[in-house]
Amino acid sequence: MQRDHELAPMRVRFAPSPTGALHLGNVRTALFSWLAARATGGQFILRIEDTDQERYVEGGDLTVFETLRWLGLTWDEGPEVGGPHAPYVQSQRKALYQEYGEKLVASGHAYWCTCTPDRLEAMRLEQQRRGQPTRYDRNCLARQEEIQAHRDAGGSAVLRLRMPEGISTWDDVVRGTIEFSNAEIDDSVLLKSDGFPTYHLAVVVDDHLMDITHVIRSEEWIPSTPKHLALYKAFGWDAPAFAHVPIVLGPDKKKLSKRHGAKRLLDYRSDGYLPSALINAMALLGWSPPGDEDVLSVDNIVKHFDIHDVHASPAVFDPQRLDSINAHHIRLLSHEELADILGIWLTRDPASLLPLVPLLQERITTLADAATLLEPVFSTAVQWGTDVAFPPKNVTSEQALTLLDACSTDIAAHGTGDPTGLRTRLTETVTSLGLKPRDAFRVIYCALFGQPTGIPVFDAMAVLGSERTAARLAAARERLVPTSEQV
RNA sequence: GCCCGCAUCGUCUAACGGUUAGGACAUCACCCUUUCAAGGUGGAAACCAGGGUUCGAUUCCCUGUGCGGGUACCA
Repeated sequence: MQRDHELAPMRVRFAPSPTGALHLGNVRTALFSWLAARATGGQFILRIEDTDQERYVEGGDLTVFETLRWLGLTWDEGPEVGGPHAPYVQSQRKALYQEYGEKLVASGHAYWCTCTPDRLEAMRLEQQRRGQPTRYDRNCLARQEEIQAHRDAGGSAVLRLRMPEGISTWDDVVRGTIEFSNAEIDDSVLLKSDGFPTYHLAVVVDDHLMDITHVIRSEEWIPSTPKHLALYKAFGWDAPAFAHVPIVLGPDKKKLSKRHGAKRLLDYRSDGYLPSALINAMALLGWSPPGDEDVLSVDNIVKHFDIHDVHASPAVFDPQRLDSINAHHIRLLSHEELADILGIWLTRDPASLLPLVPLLQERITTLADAATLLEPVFSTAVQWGTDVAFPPKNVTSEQALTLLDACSTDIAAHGTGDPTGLRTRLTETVTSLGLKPRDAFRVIYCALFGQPTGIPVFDAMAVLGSERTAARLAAARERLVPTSEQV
């Protein structure tokens, strides 16, 4: 859909917990947030939600940074870049949450609880048995003075939200009106016994303090949104808009996750995918551009993106679609750009790669394919494939010999600098032999590459030079007329 | 168990009550072609079911079904 009006700048955030590598599911949500910010001229904020000490992963935040930066999803405020609301790491804001927790206690919107995990579990089991929703029974609500004494004496407790009665409702940006009966909603823990906040408290406090206008997050957060709404109200704050974007599914139709073997996003980099292709492919999961063209530059996506157009149903990620998009993005590159990228990829001088780029560009779907295609050219000796027929089908040994010799003779006379001329002259030989070009040229491919396919072979000869080409032709001849048979 | 969300070709999607239901990926055929690709042309392929509302439902409402998500001192 084409935007028919300019949207007000959105301040959005991506707030991962640094508990491991980001995968396509996480990053697609980050992408939608980033796009919403860029499309409206707003800000994209990165915040690290590391309030769970038990899931601390050394360097987890650095992986997040690297992933986002590789894709070009740069943040305007956040770790390593700073900003007016620093720090952007929740573990460094611990005191803040405690302060706001106390405010809720003072206003009667939260209370302390010392129930044991065992009691809570038994309570939930019983509720389930009775067909009731599982929620805290407020057993501790009447013991606040007692618990306060316990805390004053150095004892621990958790702080719970006192979920108000009534109905929670909001107009979700991607789904329209969603409504919950608060009677179904649990009195969630806000501060854990280790003094750290839970997501629910931290996200509300930070989103408010950081002036977030649109909370763009994945749909698994829908059921806890009433808690967040209750917190905004308890604090007397205006709630931001909520956009619950659909989750990304794996081939098993389950939410993409590490335990389901979701690939780390950075693995796509090492597999030879371009950032722009990943972005293009991810953007198409839940969003579609106007018109029929779906191979788009990042700029073009930014130009057309509107979070309001994201639709609600979950999407299965299709790796083949990514392949196709990646191949298209590679073909969109100039020869120089591709030579530079391949130079880094293959650790070779881009200038030396430049003449090969036109031969590669339409033949590769990932950068890794370039290494495979170039291997026969760069290797010192021809590596014959184990199951390669030589001479190839529909060609006799005599015909193959004639061709190889014609090729050798031509190169001796003209060198390898004129691929077109060489091909033209060799075609005459092919015709005189009564062969189909398709069959006949396989002989040459095999001789040069050790396999019947590859980059255009006469161009490859030009790169290889007369000497090496002649050597390969001679070696192939040996295969047709082995010395042992001549004895 | 309880709550919530979702539902168009195999997959990603378009459609904002009236269309031969469009496109892309994948797939099949043909063309082009020095191999392989790329490119071109064409084919096969979808509105979950049942009730309403309406002159008319893929589209709006309800129910069912299916799939998914949540139900923690994880996010």
